[in-house]
Amino acid sequence: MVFERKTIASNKVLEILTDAPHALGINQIMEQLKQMSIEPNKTTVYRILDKLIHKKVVTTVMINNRTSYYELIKKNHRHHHHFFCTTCHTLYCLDKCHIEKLNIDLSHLLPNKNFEITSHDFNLYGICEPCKK
Amino acid sequence: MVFERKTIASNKVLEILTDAPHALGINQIMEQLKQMSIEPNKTTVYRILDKLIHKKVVTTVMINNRTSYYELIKKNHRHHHHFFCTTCHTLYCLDKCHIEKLNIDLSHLLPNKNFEITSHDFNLYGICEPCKK
DNA sequence: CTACTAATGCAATAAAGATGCATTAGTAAG
DNA sequence: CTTACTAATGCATCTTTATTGCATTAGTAG
Repeated sequence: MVFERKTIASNKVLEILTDAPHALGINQIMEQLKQMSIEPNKTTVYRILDKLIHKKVVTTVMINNRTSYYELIKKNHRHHHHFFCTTCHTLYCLDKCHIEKLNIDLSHLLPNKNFEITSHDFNLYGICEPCKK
Repeated sequence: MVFERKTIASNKVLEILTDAPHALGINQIMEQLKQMSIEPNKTTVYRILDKLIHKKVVTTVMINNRTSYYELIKKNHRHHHHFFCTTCHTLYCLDKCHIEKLNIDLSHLLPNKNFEITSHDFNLYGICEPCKK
């Protein structure tokens, strides 16, 4: 159980993230809630997201515009990267981490061998198909 | 001319960035200024940096911790990526963009061919050599 | 139904950064 | 050297994203 008590807000936030075709920012989540006629406080939504993150149900992606995007960790979830549309601010998930896919050794990029890599991120920026029209 | 008038603050900020072995955050710049017994307002430093950015003397790198890092554009400046030490918050510049180096085609990662990539960023996170000791 | 306490709302706070405006201070012209 | 022009600065305020404290509301087990 992620939540100890069932509430409309937490149910809906999880539902929104489950149905989302891509990662969502807080404002996009708030907007979808509003469309469902649920208007919880933003703090509440942040706390719901925190809980989901700690329970490893959701991950965050931070993007150049200084905002976090939230994404459900699906079954067989793979590490992957994102495409951020600078026009509509949609954060598309890309297929699979190309670093792993191409089996790229990152260590040779480092200043020296004593640097320890714990994670990496990679973002593409540009204009998505819907915005190009 | 980057600045229309010579002032101690702008001279020193440029000097600090010129001498820096890696990209610097605003607080690191403020600290170095303080050590030189110059204590301009943070707003002033932001404005100096803005000017340097617009004149393409400096670039910014945004990193997961929500702060910008500033880096001088050197002669023969090449697009490259960074290693962020999560312990000391130093942002090391890496050699050359491995995407270009390895001639990786990013377009096959996209949802479809109508997405247009304008830029990308790539960051490594971990612990640097000095912090490992 | 009651009691316990998780979940919520609201106000306040934090940090990075931007903006408006009055003041200070380079610098070119006389 | 003065003067005038205006860039640069300092300070206060605002913005955005997110967090925290605290009082209130509301699930849920017994």
